[in-house]
Order: sequence, then C-alpha cells, then structure tokens
Amino acid sequence: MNVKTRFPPSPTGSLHIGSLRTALYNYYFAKKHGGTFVLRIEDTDQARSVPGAVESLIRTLARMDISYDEGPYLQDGHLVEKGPNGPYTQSNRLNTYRTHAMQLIEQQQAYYCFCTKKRLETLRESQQATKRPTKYDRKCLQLTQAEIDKQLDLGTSYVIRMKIPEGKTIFQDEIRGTVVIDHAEVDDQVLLKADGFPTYHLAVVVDDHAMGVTHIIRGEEWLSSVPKHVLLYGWFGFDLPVFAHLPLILNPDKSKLSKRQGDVSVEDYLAKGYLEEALSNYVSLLGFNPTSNREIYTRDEFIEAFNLKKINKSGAVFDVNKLLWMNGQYIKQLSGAKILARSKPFIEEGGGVDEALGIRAMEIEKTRIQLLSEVKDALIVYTMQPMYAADLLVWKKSTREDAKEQLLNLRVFLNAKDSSMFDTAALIEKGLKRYIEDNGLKNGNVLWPLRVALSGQERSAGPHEFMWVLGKQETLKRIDHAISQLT
RNA sequence: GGCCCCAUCGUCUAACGGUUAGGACGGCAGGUUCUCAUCCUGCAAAUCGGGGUUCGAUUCCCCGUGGGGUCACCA
Repeated sequence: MNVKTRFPPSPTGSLHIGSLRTALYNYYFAKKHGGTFVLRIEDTDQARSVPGAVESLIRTLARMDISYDEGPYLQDGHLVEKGPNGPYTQSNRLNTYRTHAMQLIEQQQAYYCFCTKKRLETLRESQQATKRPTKYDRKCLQLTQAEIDKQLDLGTSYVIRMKIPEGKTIFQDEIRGTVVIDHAEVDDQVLLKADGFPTYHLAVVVDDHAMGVTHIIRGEEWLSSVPKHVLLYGWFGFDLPVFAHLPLILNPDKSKLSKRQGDVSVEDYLAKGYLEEALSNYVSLLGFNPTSNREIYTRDEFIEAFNLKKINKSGAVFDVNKLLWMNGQYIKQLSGAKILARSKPFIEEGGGVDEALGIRAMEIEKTRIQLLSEVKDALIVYTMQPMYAADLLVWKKSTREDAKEQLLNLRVFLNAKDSSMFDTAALIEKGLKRYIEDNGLKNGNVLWPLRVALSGQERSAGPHEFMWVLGKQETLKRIDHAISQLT
C-alpha cells in the first residue's frame, strides 16, 4: 500500500506537546512504510490567526528534525510549497471547499442556515435549561426554496450545515477497534461558515482526499466527530482512510494537557534548555514502547518499531521529572564541545569563554548538568577566581594550619612538575595519588583543601578534574590565592 | 447530564490465557569517593470492584465504579 500521512497543526504560534507527538507518530508511520508525510496548515479560524505563526511552526518542526515530503517550507525566509497537491494552506483553498459545500446542497445532504448567532445561543441555553441535548433545531431545514432564494438575494448572512441522516455510523479505529456512534448524538454540523471559510470537518475531509491521505493519525479528542467525516466521505464518493485516534497526553491531575499547569509548547521546553532529541524521545514514549526495558531510542529505532497496533489506549501523564532525567542522559552522551556549542543561546553575547577551556569544563561538568540552561552557571567557577570563606579550605577532619601546610607543599610539588602532567585528568589524578602515597598523607587532608582552592565550593568536581580544565598556571594561581586566604 | 473512550506500582510502561506480574522515572537504603554529580547494588511500590467463560484469568465477556474526551459559524 502507498501510505500517506499528514500533520495538520493549527497555526497558533507554538507547537503543543501533544501536536509534537502526533507529528512524530505520523512521521514514523510514513517512514516505516516508505510512504509520504504531508504538512498542511489549517488556518480556517480567522479569529485565531497569528501573524508569523506558520513560519514559527515550520522552524520548530525543522528544529525537531521532523521533515515532510509535501507542504509549506521556508526558503530564504519566504514561504514556499512543495508537492503535487497544493496549496497546502487551507486559506488558499477556499474555492474548493465552497464547491464541495455546494455539491452537498445540490445533493440535499446539506442546507442553508440563516439563523443568527444570537438565536443559536438562546436555543442552546433553553436546551441546557431543560436538560435536552444541545443540537441545532433544524429551523432552516423547513425553509422553502423561495424563502431561501429570498434570503440569498437579500444578502443575508448564512452558513451551510450538514443534514445528518438517521441511523448510526460504525467505523474501525486502528487503536480502538470498532466504534459505534448513533446519529442521534450528532449535530447538524456547520460546514461552511458565514465568512466563507470551511470548518475543520469539511476542510479535513476534502483535503485529506485531495491530497491522497491514506491514514489519519490524530488525537482522541476527534473520535466523536468521526461520524461526520465518514458521512462526508460517503456523500462525496471518497474512499475512507484508515483512522487511528491517539490517547491524550495529560496533566498530572489527568486532565487534558493544558497551559495553567505548566509548559505545554515545544518552544517552552527548548527555551528551558531541553534538547530536541530528548524531548522527541520522551514524547514518543508517551503511549508507545518499542521494546520496554530501555528508554533511550534513536529516531531510526522508533521508525523501525512503530506500529499503530502497539499504541496504548489510555491517556499518559506528562512527567516533567522523567523528561529532565532523560535530558540529563542525552547531555552526558554529548561531547564537551557539542554541549558548549549547543548552549550558546543560553550564554550572553560576549560571554568571553575561552573555547578550549569551556570544552574541557563541559567534559567534566556534564554529569552534573541536566539542562543546557545550566551551562552558563556551571562555567563560572572555571572562568573566574571564585570567592569563598577561608574556613571552607579546612577539611572537617583537619585543621587550618594543616590545610595551609598541605597547600604550600602541593604548590612546590606541582610547580616542579612538567606541564605535560596536565594533559589529562587521569594523569593528574595518578600524580596526586602518588604524591599522597609517597609522603604518607591522607586523601582528605590534601584533596579537600586543593579542591576548594580550585573550585571555591563545598561541592564540586574533583581536584584533578579542575586542574585539567584550568591548566598548570591557573591552578598555581588559585593555590596561591588560597594560601593567602589562610595567612 | 447525553454519548463515546479508557482502566497494571505515585508516574511512563512490559507480560502467545500458565511469570516469584518485568523495566524505567521518582522515593528510600547502601557501595565507590576529599565533597558533589555520575556509576553500581538493594528495598518499598500495581493488575479498580463484582460476576461469569476456562483446568487456569492482568489478559476474554457482562455489570458496577472511577477517570477522561466530546457536545461551537475553534481546531
């Protein structure tokens, strides 16, 4: 089968975590089956349109390394489209929707509705008050052709509604199996709005068919509107695609993931210092597991293992804590140079970090860093002589005098050493160990004052690691500073 | 509220109808270590309840309960 999936985000300015997973799953599925993946912009709600939102969305997808075969993309800052089924932006397809809506009017499967919003609102309120289902009462379905023509001539504002027939829709969902929904529960959905724009329901059916989409993989919130879509497919004579409704991603309190309880957009997480690949990995695991007993997977592994039948049915709570852990795992496997380079956006312009020193520092600090945004602070102790209270130099099992003596001796020892000893942290560690052993000293008496002299902190990386990052000269300088503190 | 969907540790999840119900995050306790982090080891922690079907149910069916989604000229 020639598989084709699509991702239709509404351009609201940011990419929701749930949308990211939907995009990922559609992408995985298409890749897995050697099919095509389409990006389509669903901008049919003029009230919610945000300038620049499409560009921002495309950039975020690019950052997340989600590529598509058809749809709009950025070329030299300009929006262009690729693919044989364009335009891929719904606001540029208005005529198509209108034509299809008119076809349904002719087939008497849809009708004009001239009701005012005010009347609909009142209707809904009274239905709610009497605990009746809130559905359109089909007032305009009673209109004679003459009355319709008259209103049309008058230029009265109108919408076009589906005429939902009696009966029920039974459909197959790849994830949920057979689902039955009685048409008594389905409202006469507006297909074409008063402003000439289609609603989601009309646009999605028309476009998915026009673009040759074979599999619709989307969030569970759409499950109850499938009957409308199935009906439309039938009325237009289109072949039905395969449906797969994904479980929702939830807040800690189990409600649908939303703002108010934390960050929900991909951009928010990237701005906080999460890595694209970690976010992608974590989100992919919400509802799907390639093997279980491992949590880090490459893109290719996800593609290889992806299977709609293996997707969970129940919602998954978005656990920031586990995401943070995973991010730390990804950071640890990055080289110091990569970490430094990727954390540039989090370090102020002209931060003045010596590249080589910065890289060495990252090599050491990466076990202590979970977010790229933490790099800036982690760098400080390496780039500046730290300030600290002299007492900190004293090991808990020792004295101030001993600390000073140790540092004095250490200084002599290190000063005499060739700087090649500073080539690797391991070499330094070996040298220090031998020094301690040869002089019959205790680790704590020597290493604690030395480490504090170098880091100025109660908790930090080891002294040999600091020495490797700082180099011989700076090491001696900091030891001198420490000695002066104790005098 | 109607309708629809769902139900394994606190969370993410694994388990051809047959396992001491496994792994991961988090928690707790140790180990390594001058300290911190990493790393390693161990511990606590779950099949929502009730009926069936079956030699045997986490697994299949029904009911209940609970949670969620949806009921717009938003997607």
